[in-house]
Amino acid sequence: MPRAGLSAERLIGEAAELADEVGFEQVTVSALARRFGVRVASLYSHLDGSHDLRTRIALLALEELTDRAAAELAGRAGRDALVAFADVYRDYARQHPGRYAASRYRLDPETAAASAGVRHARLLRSVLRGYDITGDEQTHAVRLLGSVFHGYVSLELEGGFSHSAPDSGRSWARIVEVLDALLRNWPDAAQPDASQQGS
Amino acid sequence: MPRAGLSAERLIGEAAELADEVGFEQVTVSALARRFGVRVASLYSHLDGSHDLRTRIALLALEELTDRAAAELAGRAGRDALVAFADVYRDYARQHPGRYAASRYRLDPETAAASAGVRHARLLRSVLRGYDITGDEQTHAVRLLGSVFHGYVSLELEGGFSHSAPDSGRSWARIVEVLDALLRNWPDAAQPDASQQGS
DNA sequence: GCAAATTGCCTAAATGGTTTAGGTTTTGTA
DNA sequence: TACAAAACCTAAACCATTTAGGCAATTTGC
Repeated sequence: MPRAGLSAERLIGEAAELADEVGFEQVTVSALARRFGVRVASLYSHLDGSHDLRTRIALLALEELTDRAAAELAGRAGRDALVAFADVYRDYARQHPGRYAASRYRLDPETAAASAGVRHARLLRSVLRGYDITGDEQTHAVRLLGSVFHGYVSLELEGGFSHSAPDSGRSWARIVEVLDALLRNWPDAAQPDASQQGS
Repeated sequence: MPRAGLSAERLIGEAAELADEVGFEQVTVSALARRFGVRVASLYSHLDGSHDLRTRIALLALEELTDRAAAELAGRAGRDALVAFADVYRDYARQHPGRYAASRYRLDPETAAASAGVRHARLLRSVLRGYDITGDEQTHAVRLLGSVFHGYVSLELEGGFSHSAPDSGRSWARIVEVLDALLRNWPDAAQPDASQQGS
């Protein structure tokens, strides 16, 4: 009988496709074997089980996403960089919902530390170099941006904003614009309670 | 043999506990049956299967969360309301991670429309009444807040901010503060930069 | 070109979750 | 007391996961 020509590479590539088609949670060693017309057990020489499969899809996704971000960020700063980073993020999630979900798969600390995730985080921090925010405040800002991007995209993918006006893309663009204004005009940490107006 | 005294109510209550203890994804009809010392099939007269089980936990969580938010929001406006809403959200997620995950379980549209989720959304919108933002801009702001809250909390639960300074609670408080400033000083929709026209 | 070693894919089987079809026991109530 | 409904059961089918061990296709060393 002819062989299917499996390899870890091909397996993960197809698994990522599968994730985009049917959802990351539905990616299963069985489904992948079916896709290759091969017995389930055959995959266990290439993969270390279902957790390993998911982990590898996650690593692939993180790398793809980070590469895109790095490419778009080159030569941009400030608001342009912010918009580019944000759009890469959302576009990737919309084009590859399964991979995006994979990129949120919980990795054990060592794996995470060796993944493209840290490069991605560094890229986000580098976007903030275009604004005048430093120290702990910069960390707060990074966490804010990460939360907005991830939060918006996952709510959008879950269908949260689907059938209601205004269009989700409009809200996204406006939110990024508003965030840019916020970063340019980052409020003092001291005590902002008095009615601040100008800026 | 004595009966366990099952009912849909008790089942869902225990299932929510179970979710908080072992994680929402691990909540399974089998695990729940084990918890009650009962055969798996016995639960199928009370539940319509595993999807139904998860859906009901989700509905419970949405209701609890919304009730808390409503209680804390009573008599507050503006910044106080924003902080209260945000803290209820994060506290609930930290105290009940399984239930929180459940509250993000995807419901079919009719179920979602009949859930406490819509009440929760209305509450969030009511928080914005303390600021001078209307129309589409208000919707953008609602989406921004929802994204930040959900995004931050889920990144935090995934361990994203765990072992690094500054403390996650500090970032949270600061972010809410910054959002309040942003809402009080919501930038104009017209381009502050030149060179672009609205969509 | 051939034998040996390796690798790729296989069958078989155990474990455990899901779900349905039906049976029996308990319990509340007429 | 008797009966109907509810609560819980056994049995069995289906599917995903995982391991153990086997044979065949390919690659390698000569």
